Amino acid sequence: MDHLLVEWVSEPKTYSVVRSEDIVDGTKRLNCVGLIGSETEISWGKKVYLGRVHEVGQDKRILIQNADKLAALALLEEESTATNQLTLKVAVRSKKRKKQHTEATKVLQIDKILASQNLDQPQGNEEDNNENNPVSAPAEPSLDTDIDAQIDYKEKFLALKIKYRELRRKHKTLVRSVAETNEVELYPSSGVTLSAAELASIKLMSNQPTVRARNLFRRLFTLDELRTHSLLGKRCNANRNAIPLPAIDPNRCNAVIGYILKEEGVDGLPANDLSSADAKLFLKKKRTLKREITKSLSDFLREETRKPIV
DNA sequence: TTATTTGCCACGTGGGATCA
DNA sequence: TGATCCCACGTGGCAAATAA
Repeated sequence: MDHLLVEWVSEPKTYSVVRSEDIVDGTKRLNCVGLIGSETEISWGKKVYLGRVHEVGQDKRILIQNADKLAALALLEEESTATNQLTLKVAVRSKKRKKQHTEATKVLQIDKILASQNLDQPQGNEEDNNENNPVSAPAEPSLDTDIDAQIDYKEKFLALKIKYRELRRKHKTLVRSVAETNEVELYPSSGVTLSAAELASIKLMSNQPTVRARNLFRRLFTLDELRTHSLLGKRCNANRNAIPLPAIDPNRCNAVIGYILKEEGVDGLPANDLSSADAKLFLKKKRTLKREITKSLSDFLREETRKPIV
């Protein structure tokens, strides 16, 4: 199966690796290489986004590595642009300063006189505004309403700036972690792997074990596999004449279930130091959770089968 | 704001498998 | 041998997301 390295049009410099079958237009899937450089609609999760195709290949790992490199480059570019803009700003400011210096001293002198005449006048906002507009603030006194609006925008701007820095730091950490541990085995000796970042994001967006199992199924199986298989391939008792659907790949299926059980701390056998009552409790919890997961996954496969083909 | 869709889950059914 | 568990399946409810 072909994979595509795409850059999201709505979020430039953000790269992902998608499957060829995620391309919305079925006719385009046949000639993925021809899509390089062009934009195409790609279904991502429940939504459809526009993505610019950068690369096409069979080996998903290589594409993921390339995506990481592109993302890291974009980050570097962004940082250097920010630095350039900052130096440019400083240069512009120094020019402005020279031009405005004479005028500013005059205004400051007037301001001092006014302040001495009206002691009740409130002092200027001592926020971190010297970074953004060091000269114009004293040079351009405005009406109270304008000041209020300015303060409001300033607060919003600062909050967004902090948020942006926070996100950038998180992004850097993620990029680093992905570079360090690209692929992880979902469950020991299962041979089922996926990228650490994907696993982390699935964990993040699934607050329940059953939901996590469903999301892992979405990631590990193709839409076709989900539609044409049942969980265990057994015959339906309620509808005995119906031809049973084949079982979905038990290796991947068991890896998902094993992973969830492990995450919930009921993987394997109860510890030797547990009392018989506790061991029973452990096994009961494990049985219940496993039943919940298989039931949810079984339901999930049927739901996928029932969905109309787009 | 309202209607529709989607994702998830609960409940019930019928029959096979397993256990005490 | 009866009780219990397991499984596939159908149906419908609920909440959140999305579209109109």
